[in-house]
Amino acid sequence: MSIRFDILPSDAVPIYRQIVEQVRRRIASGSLAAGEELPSVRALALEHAINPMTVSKAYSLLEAEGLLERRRGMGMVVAAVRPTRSVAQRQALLEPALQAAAQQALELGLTPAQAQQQFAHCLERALAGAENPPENAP
Amino acid sequence: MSIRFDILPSDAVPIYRQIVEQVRRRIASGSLAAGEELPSVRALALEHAINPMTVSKAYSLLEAEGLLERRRGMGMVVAAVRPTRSVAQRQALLEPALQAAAQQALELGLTPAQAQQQFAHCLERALAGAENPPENAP
Amino acid sequence: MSIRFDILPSDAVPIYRQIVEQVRRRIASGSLAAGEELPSVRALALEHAINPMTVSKAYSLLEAEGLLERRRGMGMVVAAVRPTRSVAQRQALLEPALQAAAQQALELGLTPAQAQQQFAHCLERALAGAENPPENAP
Amino acid sequence: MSIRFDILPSDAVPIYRQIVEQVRRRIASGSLAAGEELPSVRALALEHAINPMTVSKAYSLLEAEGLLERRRGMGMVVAAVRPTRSVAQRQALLEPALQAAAQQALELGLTPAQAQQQFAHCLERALAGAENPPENAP
DNA sequence: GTGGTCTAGACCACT
DNA sequence: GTGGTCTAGACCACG
Repeated sequence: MSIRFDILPSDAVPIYRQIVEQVRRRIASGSLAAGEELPSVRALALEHAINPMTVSKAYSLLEAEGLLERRRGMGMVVAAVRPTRSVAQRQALLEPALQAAAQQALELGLTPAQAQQQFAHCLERALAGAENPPENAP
Repeated sequence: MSIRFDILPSDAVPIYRQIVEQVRRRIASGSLAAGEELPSVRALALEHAINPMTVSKAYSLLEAEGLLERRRGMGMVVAAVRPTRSVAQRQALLEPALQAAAQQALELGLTPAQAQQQFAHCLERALAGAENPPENAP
Repeated sequence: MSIRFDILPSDAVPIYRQIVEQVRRRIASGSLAAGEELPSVRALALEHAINPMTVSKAYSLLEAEGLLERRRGMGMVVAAVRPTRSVAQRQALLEPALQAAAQQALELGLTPAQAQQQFAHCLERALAGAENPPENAP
Repeated sequence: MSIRFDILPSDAVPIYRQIVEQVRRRIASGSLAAGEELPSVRALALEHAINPMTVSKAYSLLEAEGLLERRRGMGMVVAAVRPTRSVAQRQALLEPALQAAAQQALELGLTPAQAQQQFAHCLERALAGAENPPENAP
């Protein structure tokens, strides 16, 4: 298993975009290394019970973006030209989500301290979840 | 003026929803008090160069939700029945945004400390922006 | 009629890519100006008897590329940020086609003079065709 | 060595077709003479790091077309029955590439003179490249 | 086995 | 009216 995607079919963000963004972030973090193979369109579609075209759309966008390369007859691999990004570059990818959360926090009348404490809890839970991923047979 | 909306027409979240959610949060925080008037559909549409029907749709949803009331000849006002919510209730409204950000941070390979520090900066900037809002005629 | 697409459904190059490339070149040449509206997905699909999703795919790629912008509820327009390109930049877009042709010419044992003369004829014919486009009712 | 193939595995045109078309053109030009041997499937596959089945497919197509013949124990040789074609016949094989380039040039807003000058440069470079082919061990 | 393309049709969301 | 998303299924092309 080269990569585990978290797909939530009923999420507000479309499935193909969930895939695109997860691949983007995992390439940025180096958890997807250059040259690494991605699961085949059909395999990923089967695994998450979604349509192959939905997966294909995501892969095509990532190819157009230069993050993935098509090895004809052999699936998609992470493009070789991407160096692992610096912390600052990775933080830039996180910025929009944090800005949105910050604005919401203030509109809700929460103090920065309250928002930060809550975010710390979210990070702890996410970390715990990542270490103990939900399995079909734990 | 009763309320300043931050409208980003080309944001991923649709305009009417930006309005709905901002009103929800500001009522929850008490920054929009019961009985307070909202800008008229036409005024808000003009100010942000958006379609009046879009504003109208947002107001109608908020009315159906019981957060706003239509006062004949006076436009929409904040409904009287809504008490300001507790900190915990307001944090619940913030939770989804923070969870999404937390998951993204981990996928990017950032440490919780790095993410928290960045969030602190976002809060500072948002706070500064809220106190010195950009004006057309300062 | 804002733009006339030449779509050849049975060409080797896929339909969506014919659209993408024609839009790219016409924006580069300025024949599609910034802010100009493109035909709606449905209109273009009807006109050429192709599936709306095929057109939509082309438009989405051009949006991802930054050449088009979505005006929600109002179709696609040429993005404002693109200045008219220099001759050199437009020639760069033509280069791959010319390089392929040059290599083929040499493999065919044609002299550069023979190939250039033939290309001149092609340009003349293409120019004549562009000035007298085939009409349903000429 | 009887023939140098230019294989670009990540080109839009599939590998087997690159081989087929190059052989076709070089037979038409006489640069591949009747009776001449082609590199073995294995040798060609190794040299360009491509799949032997891909080479085999190209050779089989050329055999079905009557351009190549299978000599037992000797690999493929150019069929004897093909006379070198006239200039006009060879130009006919070049026509599609030139027409595509001509149409693109006009869509890009280039003048015929600009396109022709650029094509002349491409021919020069291609000629230089053919005379001084890149070698692994010069 | 791999991905690509296109179709037909449904449903949703936004303005 | 606009585009977006997804599905189901077909067929093709490549290795």
